[in-house]
Amino acid sequence: MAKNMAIFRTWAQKQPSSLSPDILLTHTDTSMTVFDAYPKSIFHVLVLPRILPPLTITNSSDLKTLLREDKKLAKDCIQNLADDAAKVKGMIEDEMVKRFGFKWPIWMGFHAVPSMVHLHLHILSADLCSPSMKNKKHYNSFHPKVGFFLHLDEVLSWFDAEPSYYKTMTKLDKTQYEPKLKEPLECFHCGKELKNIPLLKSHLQDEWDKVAARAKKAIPQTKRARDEETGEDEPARKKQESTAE
DNA sequence: GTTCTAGAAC
DNA sequence: GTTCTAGAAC
Repeated sequence: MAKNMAIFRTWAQKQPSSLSPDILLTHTDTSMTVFDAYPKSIFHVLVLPRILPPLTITNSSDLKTLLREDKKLAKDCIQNLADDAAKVKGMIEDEMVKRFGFKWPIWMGFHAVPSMVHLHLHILSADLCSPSMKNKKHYNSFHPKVGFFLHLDEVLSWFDAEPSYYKTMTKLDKTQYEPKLKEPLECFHCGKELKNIPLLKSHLQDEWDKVAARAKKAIPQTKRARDEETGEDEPARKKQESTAE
């Protein structure tokens, strides 16, 4: 095996207390939330269902397998993930305020065709600004409109839809989704097409700077105002630019 | 999932 | 000539 493609499965079988705090953010009876080793946004974590009955290594291998195994089991599993994800989202929002002085949107969803085995729900901040965001596949796999990223709410809605619709959506056929990863690079903020990854990354950084500027202007919090007066805010922003590729 | 790198793109 | 992409990984 080239790398450890089953590392999430290994973790999901362990006692949460046995995982290092560098890896584990939090856990519940049914899930573990870990830091993505190659975050594609400023905040990026994964919620893994723990492998405890009725879940098995096999039936929680990926979204497609889970959804096609048993509808009730799948719904319970995804709903548990959603409940835990809501708490994690709150933790990230607290951290956003602590570190940046404002909140911005957070996306939650699954890759239609995952590369790593064991079901994992992505929770990431809506910026896609990160040194680990390096190629077209990375970007399109998280772009909220491309269709490869399946939003959690949408997946949950399949359970309440017509059985024929459930059947169609849960096919999750590789040949239908993989071409989406090769689509042109389009900014998720404004729709502008960028010719290559370096230009996209630079544009995303500009868009992010605008998001931050708008937020700070709209919500002039006491601490923020004080930081700006003392120039606390500038060095942090400069440092971030220099570490981005 | 990443790393490496040949050769395409500019 | 340099930047950038995209396929192989023994």
